[in-house]
This record gives sequence, C-alpha cells and structure tokens, in this order.
Amino acid sequence: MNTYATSELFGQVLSSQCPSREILEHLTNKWSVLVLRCLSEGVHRFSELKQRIEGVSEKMLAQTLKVLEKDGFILRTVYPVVPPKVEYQLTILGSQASEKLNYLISWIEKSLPEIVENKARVTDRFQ
Amino acid sequence: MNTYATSELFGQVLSSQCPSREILEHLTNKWSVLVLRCLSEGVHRFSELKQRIEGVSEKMLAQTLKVLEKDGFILRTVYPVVPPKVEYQLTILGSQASEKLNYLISWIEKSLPEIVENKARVTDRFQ
DNA sequence: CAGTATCCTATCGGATACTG
DNA sequence: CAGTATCCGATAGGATACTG
Repeated sequence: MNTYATSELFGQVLSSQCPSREILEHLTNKWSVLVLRCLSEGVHRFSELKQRIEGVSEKMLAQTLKVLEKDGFILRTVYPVVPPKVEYQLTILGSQASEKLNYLISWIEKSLPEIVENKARVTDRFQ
Repeated sequence: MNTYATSELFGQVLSSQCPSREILEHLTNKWSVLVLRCLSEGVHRFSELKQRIEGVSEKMLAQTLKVLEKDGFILRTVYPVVPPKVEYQLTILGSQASEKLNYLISWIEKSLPEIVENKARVTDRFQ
C-alpha cells in the first residue's frame, strides 16, 4: 500500500524518501507561498508579481515560478508580441494547494495581534 | 487600520516589513512543518521527534524547536530527572497553526498520485 | 517586458564530537 | 537523554549588468 511511511499513524511526509516531502517543500518555500497567494487572486504577469511580492528579486521569482511550473501548479502563457508578454496562472492542482495555504495565511493575518502579544510574553519569560 | 499592507485587496504577508511575513516563514520552514505535524498527534520527547522526522539532524531539530517555542507555538517542559526528560507540545496557537498546515499535508498525501502523474506530463512537455 | 548571467555574501544544514 | 560546539560544503538569495 504505502512503501514509504514508517508508521501507519504518521503521514508519508515524515519519510524522507517519499515524493510528498519534496512537493511539500516546494509549496511551503519562502517565495512559493507568496506567489501562490498572489496567483490565487487571478492571472498575473511577471512584473506584476515582482511588484506585489515585496522584497522578491527577479532571480528568486523566476526560480520559484519555474519550480512551481514544473510541479504542475502553475501555467505559463507566452504571447508572441513585442514587448514580450507572459502570464502566470494557477492550474487546478495549484489552486487546490493554494487554497490550503491561504487558510494558514488568513489565520496568521487574523490572529497576528494575538500571536505578537503572546510572543512578547514568551520572550519575557526567556530572559 | 493596517499600516503594512500596500493594497486593500492583498494581504499583509505581501508586505516585507509586516511581522506576519516572519511568522509565516517560521511556520512554513522545512522542518517546522514536520515538527508541527508530529506534535499535532500529541506530546513528544526530543528523541522521539528526531526518530519520527526522518532525515532531521539534532542541530536543525533543536533550532526549529527553539524558534517555534519563542514564537509561542510550542511549549517545552523539562523534568528534573536523570537522565534528562524534556517534552514538547503544541500551545493553543500552535495547534491552530498546525491544523491549517495539516490541511495542506493531507491534501498532498491524498493527491500525490495525481500530482506525480500530472508532473510527469508537464515534464515531458518541457523537453 | 521578461527574463538570464555573473558575482558575491549569508545562511542553511549535515556530520562529527563533546557535555551536563 | 537532550542537547551544544565546531567545522565545512551546499544552497539561498541579493545586486548589478546584460539580452531577445
């Protein structure tokens, strides 16, 4: 059934050799999360993503988009015009993955005051 | 209202200076995801986590646990016995975060065949 | 516009050895 | 048992310049 998992109780991601581990890492990558978040709101061009995702370099954005495209989470469409126009959008699988990540992001944004306040208390106790 | 976001339509995480960006990065970190996943199933000792999470080094596990503890997502309990006994468990906030991450993990594990198959097709088209 | 190429530094992260 | 300390190579990731 499952040749990767070391235990029935635990998921496949805990097995280092399981492909799910790699997929998980690609999806939870620093810039992937933000790219998916952006694309979940609709189609975007390269320059739009670069502008929306504050702090991302061209290099990392291009690299992140490539990985997600190869994984089948993003569709890249090139229009044969001058100047070049390239659009990025989520595939079905990409939007399913993004939906799950957005649950986390929304929770963080909603709970941020509580998280920050609680973190301050913990930090106090550390010193 | 929100001094960080650059746009009403987009979340705070897209702002590089917003604390939510850092929290998101801590939670989606390579080993954090797996640690939270493990702890969502119950209390664990250091050595148990090391064993369950295949491939993690002591160094990275200790580091990951520290970050999550400082963020207030994990509670560390030291028992004054010989040999030492230390238990890790999720806080309320930690279990809320972990719950969201588990949605993603469960989806990946469930959809893995479809993801792998689709990825193979995409890869073919690349060459 | 949508990238690629190059260079460089910082951090990640594994292996090993050691400690209270 | 539960870590810490040290070393080291690999990768992340930013800045800049360049190209079709």
